[in-house]
Amino acid sequence: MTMEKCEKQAECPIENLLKSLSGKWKPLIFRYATTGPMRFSSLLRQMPEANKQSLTVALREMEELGLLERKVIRQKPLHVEYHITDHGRALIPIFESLEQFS
Amino acid sequence: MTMEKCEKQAECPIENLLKSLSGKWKPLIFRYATTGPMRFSSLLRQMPEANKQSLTVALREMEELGLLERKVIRQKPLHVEYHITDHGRALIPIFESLEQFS
DNA sequence: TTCCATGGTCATAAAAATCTGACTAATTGA
DNA sequence: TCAATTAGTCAGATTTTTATGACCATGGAA
Repeated sequence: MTMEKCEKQAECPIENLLKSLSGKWKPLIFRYATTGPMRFSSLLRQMPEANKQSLTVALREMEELGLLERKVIRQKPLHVEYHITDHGRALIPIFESLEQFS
Repeated sequence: MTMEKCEKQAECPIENLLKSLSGKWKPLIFRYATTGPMRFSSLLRQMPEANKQSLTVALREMEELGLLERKVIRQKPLHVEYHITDHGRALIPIFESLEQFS
């Protein structure tokens, strides 16, 4: 299983990356992230067609990819903030190129 | 239906594009395409884990996106060639940036 | 001490993507 | 005329992704 995954990565380096970046909600989440930190609940409000589970999964995967950072804010109204990382910001010009392309 | 699609495109321009470019076989097909024209049968041979149906679907979608051009070669051994288009070639540097990114 | 908001998890269901094996259509060489 | 090659199509099965609704954990306010 692990070997297979490695072989495939070797065959086509962007295959896994493209898969990680696509998915139904990630591009939209990424867009919101570029405009500032966001809460889980505000994401749900801004994306009324999405559901908790899918957002959770998407956020986790984007965290694992190093695009987002999760911060628990232990203050006034206890909540969680997701911030774009420097690595995530490096993706912005690439996405802009993609927009130009299409 | 059509309206919904338009709204979604407006919300996130790269969402549809990323979806079109990902998929299980497209990135690999694109790689092969950059190295020269390819036949349907040779693709099947080079990608033994893929199946006809999926390759057909992927090739059609890449054709519709304007990445590939399908040419029927009415000669010696009758066959079909898929060539990368100029528009497709414009994607190469973007994919290289993506490789750098990951 | 109970209630509410926030930010989740979990099992299951529905939908979408992918695979399989059988079949077809056009051309060509024997 | 018959078989082989190439490039598919098609119906149905399997796998993966996404959605749903119920439930849980934490902290603070009343």
